[in-house]
Amino acid sequence: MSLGKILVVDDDKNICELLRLYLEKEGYNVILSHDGSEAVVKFNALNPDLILLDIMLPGLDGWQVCREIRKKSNVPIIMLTAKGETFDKVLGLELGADDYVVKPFDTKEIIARVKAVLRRIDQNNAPAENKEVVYDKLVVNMTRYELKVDGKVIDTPPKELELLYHLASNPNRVYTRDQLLDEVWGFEYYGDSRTIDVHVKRLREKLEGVSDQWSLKTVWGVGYKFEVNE
Amino acid sequence: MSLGKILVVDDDKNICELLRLYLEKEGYNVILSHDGSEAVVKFNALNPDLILLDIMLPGLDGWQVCREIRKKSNVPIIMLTAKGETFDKVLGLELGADDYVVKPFDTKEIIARVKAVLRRIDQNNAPAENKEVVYDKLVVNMTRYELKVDGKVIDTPPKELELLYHLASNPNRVYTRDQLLDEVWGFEYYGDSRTIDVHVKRLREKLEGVSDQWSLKTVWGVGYKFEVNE
DNA sequence: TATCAATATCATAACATATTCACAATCCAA
DNA sequence: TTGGATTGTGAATATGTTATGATATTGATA
Repeated sequence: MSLGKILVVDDDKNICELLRLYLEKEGYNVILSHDGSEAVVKFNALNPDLILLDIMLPGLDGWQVCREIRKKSNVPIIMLTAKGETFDKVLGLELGADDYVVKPFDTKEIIARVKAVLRRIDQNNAPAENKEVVYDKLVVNMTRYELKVDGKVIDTPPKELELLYHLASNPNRVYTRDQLLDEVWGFEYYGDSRTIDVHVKRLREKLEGVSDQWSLKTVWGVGYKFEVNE
Repeated sequence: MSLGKILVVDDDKNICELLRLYLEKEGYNVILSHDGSEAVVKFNALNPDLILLDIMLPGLDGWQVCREIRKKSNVPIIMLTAKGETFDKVLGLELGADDYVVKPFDTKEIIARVKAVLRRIDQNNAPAENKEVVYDKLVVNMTRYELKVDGKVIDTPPKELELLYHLASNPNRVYTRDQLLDEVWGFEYYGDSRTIDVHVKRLREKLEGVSDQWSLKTVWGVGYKFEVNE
């Protein structure tokens, strides 16, 4: 079993192979890339769990790759920087790097940081078990990806569930369709906002007449909200 | 109604017309320009909400236009680039382009990207956190898009609500009809200012006799105000 | 009080938005 | 790869909102 996919981006192939060797020994699945734009492509295609990213790169440089990736994802990024190279930590933090390591590094250090970052991420995701909202006769649990209505589990596709969860997490607040597309579907989603309507309809079918404490309301000319009485 | 003004800059008039056709069908207002320096002039004069910018241009090339515009504005720019043309993505990002599309493009893709970029920008216009004004027996909450009168929620169309919110946010201040049209309806709205009267009337129906602490007053010969005692 | 212009009111036309449906595209697991 | 489930799309319909013009009413002014 793999502990996770790691994308290693460095133009120095020796370093790449070295990292691959050690990371695989630790049980990670390693993908290599030697240039910036290719790295972005591979990131999109392969969806790694962590990225080790050199700054000096052909194509796009590390900062640019970082910026590109951050447009779409919060995947942890560890920057690699050569000793002597002026490393702009401020820039790094602004662009959303999670950590950085100065070359030459020893493999133990890299492994340790990789583990540390993944552990940190893991804590944010997993033990935050309480990704759940509860109202009268309604339970939306995102840990189990499960919708319970009046005690019964209702089979619900992921997008619908995510939409409901999003709305129900902020009861009474109106969301425009565009907001929902950004916040539930994701930034680079190119789609028609009528999509939202259809998902709302499908949710309503499942939730119809269950409780008078809450409902999925249309706010005409604006968007939708999960309305809760008092 | 227009969803926004888009400046299309391309020396190929067929492409321009094609883009115009599709963008206008989507409800955008389209301005065309076939050369770089003219594009800069038109940008300054017309203040578009988004720019579709070809790189190969007579006059100034796309990069130069991009740089010129970025000196003064953060308007979103989508670069158009011919396949095979070496597109310098790095340069593009540095100069501040927001996205780019490779020709020949599929019109759906362009539309999608335009929407996506505008959607990102638009987050500012979305219903904001806790926008609410409260007076005796009156609550206007723009986060919920809700009007509460004497504890009861009164179903109110968006324009009416926005008008009331606008007036009530600045109690006792008089607004002319033209000001209200600009500030609530939006700049490019060309309408009869009698429209305001009708909306005020409808609001009054909803608010009649609720409280003597406040009221929607006509200022004869001038406009309207939300008057509050003391 | 007569007059004129500003405002209020109303009905309805024009418009914008939402719902729904059927089906197409896509994704995923066997 | 195939079939079933999910997700997205476009069109028809239904619904609600907003604009407009005609007319009545009101307020300012002489």
